[in-house]
Formats: sequence, C-alpha cells, structure tokens
Amino acid sequence: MTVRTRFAPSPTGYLHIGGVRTALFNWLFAKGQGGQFILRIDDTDAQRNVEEALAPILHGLKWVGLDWDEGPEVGGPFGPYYQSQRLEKYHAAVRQLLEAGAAYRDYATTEELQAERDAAQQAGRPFVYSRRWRAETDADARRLEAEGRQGVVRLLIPREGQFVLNDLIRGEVRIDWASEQDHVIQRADGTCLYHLATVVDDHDMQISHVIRAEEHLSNTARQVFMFERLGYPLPQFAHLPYVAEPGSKTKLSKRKLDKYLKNRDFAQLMEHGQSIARRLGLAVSAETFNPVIVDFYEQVGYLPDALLNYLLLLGWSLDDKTEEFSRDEMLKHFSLERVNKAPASFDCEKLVAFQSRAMQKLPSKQRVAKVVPFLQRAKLVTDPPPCDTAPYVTQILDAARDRVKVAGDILDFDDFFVANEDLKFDEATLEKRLRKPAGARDLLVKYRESLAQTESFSAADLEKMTHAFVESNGIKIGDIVHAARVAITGKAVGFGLFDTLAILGRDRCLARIQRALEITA
RNA sequence: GGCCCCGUCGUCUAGCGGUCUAGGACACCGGCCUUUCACGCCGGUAACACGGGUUCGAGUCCCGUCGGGGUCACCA
Repeated sequence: MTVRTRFAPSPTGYLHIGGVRTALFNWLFAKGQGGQFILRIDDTDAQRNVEEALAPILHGLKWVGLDWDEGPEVGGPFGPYYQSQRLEKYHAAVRQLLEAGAAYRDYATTEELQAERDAAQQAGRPFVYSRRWRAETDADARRLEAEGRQGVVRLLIPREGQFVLNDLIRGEVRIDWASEQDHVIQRADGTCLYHLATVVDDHDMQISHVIRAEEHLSNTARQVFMFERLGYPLPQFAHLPYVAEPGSKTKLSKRKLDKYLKNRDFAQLMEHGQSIARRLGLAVSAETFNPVIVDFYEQVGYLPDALLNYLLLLGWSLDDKTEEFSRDEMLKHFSLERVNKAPASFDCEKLVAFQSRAMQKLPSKQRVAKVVPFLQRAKLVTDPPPCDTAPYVTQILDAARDRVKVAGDILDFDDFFVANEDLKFDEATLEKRLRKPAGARDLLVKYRESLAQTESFSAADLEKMTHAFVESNGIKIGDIVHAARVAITGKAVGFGLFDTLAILGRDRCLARIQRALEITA
C-alpha cells in the first residue's frame, strides 16, 4: 500500500510555525517511503476571500520547500482539493449516514439546546442532548418544519461502550462513547461541517495516514464513527504533540503575541527581525510580521533548511547526538516511532543557533546570492547589481563570518555600500574615541598619512604597518584602532580593522578619515 | 468542572530493568585568545515531580498523588 498523507490548512491568511511542523512531518513520512503528500484546503466555513487568505500559506510551504504531489495549483486525480467545491460528495455521505441510521435530522433551536446545556451544568452532570427534537420519521420532520423549525443533521453517537484508538504515537487511547456528543454534520442551510468533510475527503483521497496535531485527538472518535458507518476502511492515526509557547507548555497561538513579547528571547528575535524590516523600508505590523508566522523568517533572511532542521527536532530525535540533518537525511531517518508524546516549547535561541550554523556552512557563492537581494531592497546596491558586486560582497562576508547570521544581517555593514559623504557617524563613539581622548585626533592625522604612504593596502601589510606605527609612536594598539574604526565605518563595532581598511580601499579610507577629522574639529 | 493526553538539566532531548556517580545540543557562568563586537578553544553549574508497590536491582514496569496541557461549537 502506498503511503498517502495530507496537510489540510484552512485559509487563515498566514502559515503558522506549528503548521509547518505538522506539514513537515507529513511530508517526511510520505516522501521518505516513496508515497504522496497531498495538500487539501479545509474551507468549509469560508465566507472570506479564499484566494487571498490562501496565498500566504501556499507561498510559505513553497518557501520551505514542502512541495505537494496533489492539491491547489498542481491538481491531481482526486480533486477538487478545496472542500468548498466538494459539497455534493458530503451530501451523499450525509444521505448514506441517514439511511444507515447513523445520523438523524434534528430540529432543536439554539436556545433550546442552550437551555439543556445550562440545566446539565446546574445539575453538575455532563451535557448529553436529550434528542427531544429528533425527527425519527419523515412525518416528524414535516411536522417540526411546519412549526417553522430548521433542521440540521446530527450523528447518532452510541451512548454506551468504548471507543479504542490505536494511535501510532500515543498508543492505545480509550474514550467512552457516552462522553461524545451528537455532533452536527450538516447545517440547516445544507452546508457541511469539518468532521464530516474530513472523513469523506480522507477516504476519497485515499489517505493512508492521518498525521495531525494533538488537539485533534478528541475529534477522532466521532470521525472513526463516521468512517465505520460509511463503510470506509480506517486510515492510521498519529497525533503529534503540539508546539508550545516559549518557556511554557501552553499551545503556541498567534493570538497571544503580546504575552510572548514579554519573553526576553522572543522579544529579541522579534526586534532583530523588525530592525531588518525597517532598514528594508518594509511596513510591518506585529499582526502579520512576527516569529509565529513563517513569512517572518523569509523576510528576514533565514534559510528554509535551517528552520526545518530546527522544527524537525521539536518533538522528534534520531538518537542522543545527531542534530544536523540535510533534506535527504531527514527523509531517510524520519519515523513516527521516534516522535515524542510531550509538547515541546518553541526555543528562539536554539532556532537562531541552527540558522547561524547553517549560514556558516553555506558555500560562499550561495551566501552572496542570499545577501545581495537584501542590499538591493535596502537600496544599497542597484538591481541588476554592478558586475563587481559579487567579489566585493564575498570579501565582506568572509571578513564578517558569523556576524551575518541571517541574510538580512548584511545590512549591519551598510557602511561598505554608502558614499563617503553619506556615511553616518555614531555620535557617542565619535565622542569617546576621537573628541575626548587627548591627542586622539592628532594620532589619527598621522595614521592617515601612513595609510596614504604605505605601499600595499592588503590586510596583512596594513597590520604590519599599523604595528610599526604603534611602536614608533609609543602607544597601545587600541589607541589607534578604535579611532580609525569609527572614522572609517562610523561605528563602534565591526569585524577586524585591517580587513575593513583593505576592503574599503585607500581612497575611501583617506576620504572618510578626513571627513571624521573635520566633523570633530 | 467532565473526558482525554503528558511529566528527565532553564529549553530541545538520549535513555526502551543492571553499561546512569544520567549522555548530547542551545542557553547560562568562569578562563584562554583578542584592536571592538562576534567566533573559536578549555572548564563549570544544572534534571529523573512526589509517594507507594513489583524486582536481587527502577529514570526505565504498575498504582496513587501532585503538576502541566488539550478538548468539550450549527470553527477548523
């Protein structure tokens, strides 16, 4: 039997990080065994603009490289892949359930139902619908309709016995049927609800393994009930632990952003992303741009593989030491047996560590290719770039090393791309390194002369020259390095000064020092 | 509250009865390196929720307690 899994998001307008992990596990499980991964859109409830709300989800999945064998845009033999376009199939299933005596027409009003619920709560017993407005015959139905009531279709759930699920991750789970409700599967207006639609589609699309988050565990009994009464073979179920909030075991949710922002690491990740977005001139509201939403990582310049590698380890592990997985290795090693049961909280710092490591391992050319678009969007490099951009950026990246953790970090080195006269100086550093220390400016004047006269402008030779300069002036190296750095880059920090000088070249260094001296005069 | 799930360092985890004086990773704390900020290197702190069983032997099996979470819609 070929393995077929599915990811079934509803069009919400964004792709949640937890959703990506669910998609990833489905994708790995199917693809690792030569099976198919299906994308289905659960839009039974959608009154909104589906196209618009779906686009970011499709885009996000493509960005992380979780491609689907069947679904929107690619089609497939079991389409359509939008639940809103499959209503007839659901209606047929409802009819079948009705005929099999597994469902019934019900005419209770919302108020009547609520009254029963309240009564149950007052009496301190669990709510079980009395089935008082159930139409057992067509005549009943006509009579109730004549009263002006509207009918829905409910599942006729058994009131005794036990349901036993053999979950691939959680093992045996038992639930009393009596604790299940007679769930509505079709509304008065004829539209169908999620549980029914999922069952029909999972069967229709020949899904072999339903891999989804734990919050669906309690939905499984009613779905299995429908599978069985519809005469469908049962797929295997695997309920993943959910992804929890940073520093907590509560389910991660987009709605609680304010709370997460109080978490130091989360706030830091967010701030880092926002500072890059600002420099790109991106208008970003926290609502649509935050670390819970996948788009955030793309905008800031994360590597999809690093994100996925991190997510893979959130609830799964291979052994006691392997942490880095390429796409192929993930496919080769992933298994449901090694998925954990306990929820795993989202750790921003570990994600960043994975990203940083992946970025450093990237071949130089690819890193340049990742970074250049950010320079272009920040208007620091033209589009298309001049032909000397690649070698120039390569030099910067090599010198910056892991200071460029995400592609957007290249903007920290904007001083390499601005014209001399546009260079902005950090006032505090200017004060500390040039204005305040006695003789600092005079020293810089002399150093500038040495730079003007020195023969080779390579980093290694500049270092030798500088050491000689330090010695002949009887100063410490720190006395000149900091002053020179702020004069040339405008900043207090950066990578090695000699690399900086060499990359910028003699003309720019001399001009910038000159300007710094004038400003501080 | 009912039902269900879960419980090893701060976090992600390894552990499937003896090899556990509990291993790895991120974070944290020292030290070294150093022109700043990083990196790197060396070292360190830190966990089996608790209580009963079972067993020669329990982090590992069973029960209970406690704690955390999920879910209880004409949402998905």
